[in-house]
Amino acid sequence: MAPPSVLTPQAEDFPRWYQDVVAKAEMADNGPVRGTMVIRPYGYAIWERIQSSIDARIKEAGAQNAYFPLFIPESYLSKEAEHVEGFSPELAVVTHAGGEKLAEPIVLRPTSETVIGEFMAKWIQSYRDLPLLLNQWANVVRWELRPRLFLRSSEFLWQEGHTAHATQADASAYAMKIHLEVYNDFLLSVLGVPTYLGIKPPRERFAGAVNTMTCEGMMRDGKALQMATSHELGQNFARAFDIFYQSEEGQAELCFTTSWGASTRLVGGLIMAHGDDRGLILPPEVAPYQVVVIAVRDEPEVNKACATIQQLLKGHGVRSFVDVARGSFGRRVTDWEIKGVPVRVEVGPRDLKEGVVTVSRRDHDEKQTWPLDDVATKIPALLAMMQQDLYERALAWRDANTLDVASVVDAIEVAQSGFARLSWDLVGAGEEAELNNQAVTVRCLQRADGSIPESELENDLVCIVAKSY
RNA sequence: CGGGAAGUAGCGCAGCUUGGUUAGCGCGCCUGGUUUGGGACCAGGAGGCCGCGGGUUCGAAUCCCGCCUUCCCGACCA
Repeated sequence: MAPPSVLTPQAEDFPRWYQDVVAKAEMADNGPVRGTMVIRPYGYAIWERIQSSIDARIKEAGAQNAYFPLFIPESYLSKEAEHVEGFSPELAVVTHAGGEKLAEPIVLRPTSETVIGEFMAKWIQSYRDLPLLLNQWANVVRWELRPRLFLRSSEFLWQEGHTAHATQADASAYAMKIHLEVYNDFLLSVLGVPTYLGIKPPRERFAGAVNTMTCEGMMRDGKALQMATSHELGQNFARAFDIFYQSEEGQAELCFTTSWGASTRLVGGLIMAHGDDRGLILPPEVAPYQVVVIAVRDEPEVNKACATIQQLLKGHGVRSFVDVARGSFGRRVTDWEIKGVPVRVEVGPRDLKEGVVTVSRRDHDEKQTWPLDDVATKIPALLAMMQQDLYERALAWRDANTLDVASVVDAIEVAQSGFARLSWDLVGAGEEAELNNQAVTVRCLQRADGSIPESELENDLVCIVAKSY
């Protein structure tokens, strides 16, 4: 009954499965230059939904969109010592332009703290100008030695937020707000991916940050993916770029800045968090088409019914696509399964005779028969239920594959197929190196109750360790 | 960037060892017909700078060198 698999099964070769899905769901292609990515319409439609959802949350959090240039003077990067040290291995640098060698090389932005810092310094005069809350949607370039579509490409798309505050407490609170109300809320309620929230250990911190927070998701192969991060930059960039404000008392004070980002990597995470051997499984919230209405036969009655259903669905705010009967039925079903469309409504002459349609969910095998008249009204609830179920399935998977351990040796063992949680006290510099030697990293540090600590120096912290993308 | 493997039609591959007519096969694609409720069938057809550049040779997909790209494993990262 089950059709032969057109994809490499996950259990056989997960990376291969991932590539098969990306190719066969028509999400992306490799670009001509190593590490570059062509995002195809179906993949881009998913990105656009991610984008608009995150953008709305960012605006709700008070930040405004702006745009800064792709070209950055090389000297800017050098102004913050750790920053330049961290990024120099992955910089792409323009040395020639206009047919001549440039006096000063230009860096293609790997991130925009430096240019934005320069302009923050210009725009901020008084405490009344604070907080300054900026965001930009842009492409960035980080030369990748081992690229993978969506997960790691030399050029990728993202959103980068940059803010300046009068006090450390304000900056810290805002970074936390973004982390919880923008990223974590988005990941849970839209992507349906449960997260472990925490701070990065010092060696995993963003170059130039004093604190880095992360949302770590678990993929279907038990590996971790950092799905979004927020950084407290302290006064490092403020000092490097002279971002001062005049306080109420008339004193010149250095600002505290933050930055935070989420990228097209999220599309890769979405694929790997929910997909199965038949392909993508899209949560309804991000699916370009939430319903595909499949005409079983190319007959006037059937086509008319399909068009009617699509109209009714539209009236209920449901995005749908009508697949008219060209080619075999099984082939078309399989193609939509690979693309992960949440709900399939099959309409055939046999159904119509009885005034019904056949409805099935991408995450279930059973088909249901619904009265034709009920379809449009019942679909929204079905989509909502599926959204919830996908989250819960991912949560159950994650919890079942997260084990508490009491030693680094056990952590390495567990990290072969999932996440290990252990006391941070057990992990010193030597132990962390031992983990890293086995391609296992400390993904984040948490308090015992799972909340985000203020620093790695708090007592009784636990860490989540895993292999990662 | 180090170690390994590989690039032949949109995809998957054979041919290469031992150089020699018009470079093959499966899937997909196009046309016509029969089909159609889980990857249909028949017939006809289109589609190739054999990754790129150089070399050896009367002659290169095949042998040699360089480069590019992809995949796997490591060190770096969203």
